[in-house]
This record gives sequence, structure tokens and C-alpha cells, in this order.
Amino acid sequence: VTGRLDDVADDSAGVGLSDTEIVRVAREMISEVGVDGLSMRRLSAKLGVALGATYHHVPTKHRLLVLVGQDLYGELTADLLQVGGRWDARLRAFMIEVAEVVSRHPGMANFLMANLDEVVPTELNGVVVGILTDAGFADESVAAILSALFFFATGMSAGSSSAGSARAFADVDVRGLFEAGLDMLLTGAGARLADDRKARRAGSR
Amino acid sequence: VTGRLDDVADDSAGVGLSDTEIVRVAREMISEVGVDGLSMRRLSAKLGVALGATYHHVPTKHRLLVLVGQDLYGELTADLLQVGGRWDARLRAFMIEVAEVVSRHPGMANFLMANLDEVVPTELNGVVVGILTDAGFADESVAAILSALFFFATGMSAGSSSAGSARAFADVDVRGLFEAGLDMLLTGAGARLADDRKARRAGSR
DNA sequence: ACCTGAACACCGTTCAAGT
DNA sequence: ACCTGAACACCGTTCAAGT
Repeated sequence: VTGRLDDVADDSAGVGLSDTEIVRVAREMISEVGVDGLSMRRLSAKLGVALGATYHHVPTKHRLLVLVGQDLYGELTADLLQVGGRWDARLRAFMIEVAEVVSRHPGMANFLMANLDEVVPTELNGVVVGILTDAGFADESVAAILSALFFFATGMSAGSSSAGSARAFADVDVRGLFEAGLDMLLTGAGARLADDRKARRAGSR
Repeated sequence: VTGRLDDVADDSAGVGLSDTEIVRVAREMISEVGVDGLSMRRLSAKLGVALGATYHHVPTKHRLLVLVGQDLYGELTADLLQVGGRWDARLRAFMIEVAEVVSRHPGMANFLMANLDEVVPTELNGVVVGILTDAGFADESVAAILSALFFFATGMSAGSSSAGSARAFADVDVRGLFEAGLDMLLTGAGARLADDRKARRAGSR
């Protein structure tokens, strides 16, 4: 297969449609026109294939969004693994990145909130659980902190699923409110740590 | 105006369509089939009028959902005014109620998160601000706590906008996670209180 | 003013038919 | 296996026409 010239928009078109190519273009479209602006027809047009071809690879729009969500969180997982530090500092930096990435894809927040368990890779889940467990949190605390953080980070970056709200998070106000809320959440989480450690010592006595 | 008997399903059909009647039926439909299941056509059918009649009263589906959201929050405001106690206890009870009400209307959470400022009545906003200000919080803290609480409560009760997820919040797990997260948030908020009071004393010295 | 019902421009999804 | 393109059953919104 020799390279193609085609156009600036980077077709890269190999032999035929691939799942990864579909996800890549879908992501691009979402960041431009939002989840509501992405239709299976417009996606197919941008891919240069007929509607049925897209459906041959992806059975439903829901499934397509799940794949896009997994793609997003996959990248975030890689980033999380590269930062060190205390549990709270690590999670703080990570959650800010989650909010940034999600807010750059209008309408994804809504979808993610409703489908978090389908979308968050088990690896990412494992890493975050590991960070909290290592810090000394009890299992119930880990679950509570985890869901609170994800819902807060995803929810805060939810805007109308279409156009102009994409840069909402870049807005100083929104960003300030987000970080303040995040800090309250982490402070509250930290307050559980002492109790959890005490309970653990009592348990292993 | 004398009382009506009508039937169990309560048609109440007076002279013609009223905005409040539309909102009432829309709310009912949403709690049954979710926001996605509510279409302007099905709503019109349930109202017993033609599609155009509904549009004569409500210009758009977005506007209809705003009205429903205001209706929901309006009731919540009335409830909030009836409970007393410390700032954190009041907000805790209120937020649990918000989550309950919102989760009983599948798909509303998504809409509310994207349109909070359009939907939350200024009165409700004022009451909550009052509670926090009276407790001694600084203005920036009030804004941060307010948005964090609303996003958390709304976000946590967001499920897929359709059928079965309506009772998700009744689920012990979800409810437990919600309350745990809420407590962390309130604990974190409380930690700001000492600082805010100190700053206030220093300022008014 | 209030309402009807057809029409427009879209959707997501399916599926016979082609190669 | 992979793809085409028409068809189905819906949407939200608009608007001439009626009363």
C-alpha cells in the first residue's frame, strides 16, 4: 500500500474502514460540532463512505460514543501513570486534566456521566484505586472518593452539547470554581484518612 | 372557580391549553418515559391537541424543559425554607432531596447540568447564598460551595435518559456513595469556614 | 388569539442487493 | 466480508389555513 496525497484533512485511508479510524474522526467531529452535531450520516460523509459502511463497523451511536469515551480515558490513564507525588496532589492534577479533556468535547460529559462504568477503562480504575489504597484509605472510602471525584470532574465540565460552550472551562471563573470544589472534595476525603488508618490498626491488632 | 371532579388521570381540561397544564403533563411524561421519551408529538397527543397547539404555548422543547426544571426547583425551594438547623445539616438534607427529585425524572439531570443558571430560580439561589453567608462564609467560598454542591447532586443522579435507570438512586449503593461524597464535600467546605471567619475579623478590624 | 395538520429537513437504524 | 443506497419510523420546527 503506497501513501496517498489527498488533502490537508489527512485521510490516511488505508485499505478500508477501520474501527480506530472511525473513532479518530468521530472524536475530531465531536470536538468541532459536539455530540449533537455528530450524526452517523455526517460521520460517514467525512469518512467518505456510505451510511451502511459505518454501521458495519459500529453497531450503534451509543457504542460509538463508548469507544470515543474509552479513547479519551485511555489517554488520561497514560498521563496519570507519569505523575508522582502525594495521593491528593496526583488526583488533583489528574482530575483537572479529566475536566479539560472532557470539556473540549462538547456533549461528552453528559454521555460519560450516564455511562461511566461502561466507559472508564478497568486499568484506569485500578490505578486510581491503587493510589487511594496505598494512601491508607479503606475500601468504602475508596469507592466513595472515586465516584465523587469522577462525577464532580465530569459534571463540572458539562455544558450544552453543541457549539460555543467548548471553551467554557478555559473561562477563569469556571476553572476557579472547579478547582475550589475539587479542593473541598479532597480536603473532605483527607479527613476520612485518619479514621480509616485508625480502623485499620484496630482491625489488624 | 369551583372544584372539579374529573377522573383519576386528571384531565382537568378547562377551556383551552394552559402553560401550567403543559408543564404538568410534561413532568408526568418525563417521570414515566424520560426526557428522550418525551416528544412534542407525544406530549400533544397526551394533551389531546394538535402539534401546533403545543408550539403555540411553548416555543421550543428546550424552553419546555426549562419550565419543567423551574417547576422542580420551585418545589425544592419551598421545602428548603421549611427546614432549620445548622448550615451543613440544612444543605445536606436539601441536596439529598434534590438528588431524589432529579433522579425521579430520567434525563433531566443532563439537561439541568447544562442549563443550571437558566433553571435554578433566583429565589432558591438567594436562600442558599443566605444560609452560607449567615454561617460566615466569604463570597468566593459561597460561589464555590454552591456550584460544587449543585453539580455534585445533579451529576450523581444522572443516569441514562430513558427507562430503567429511574430507580437507580433508590439503590442502596448509589445512595450510600452519594451521601458519602456529599459529606466529604461538606467537610471540605467546613474547613474553609475558619479561614473565612478569620479573614473577616482581620478585614473589619 | 388559538388551533389544525401538512410539510421540511433532519435523525438512528435496518436491510436487500451488489462486489 | 465489506459496502451501497433506499426505506422505515421517528424527530423538532415552521407555517398556511381555518375558527
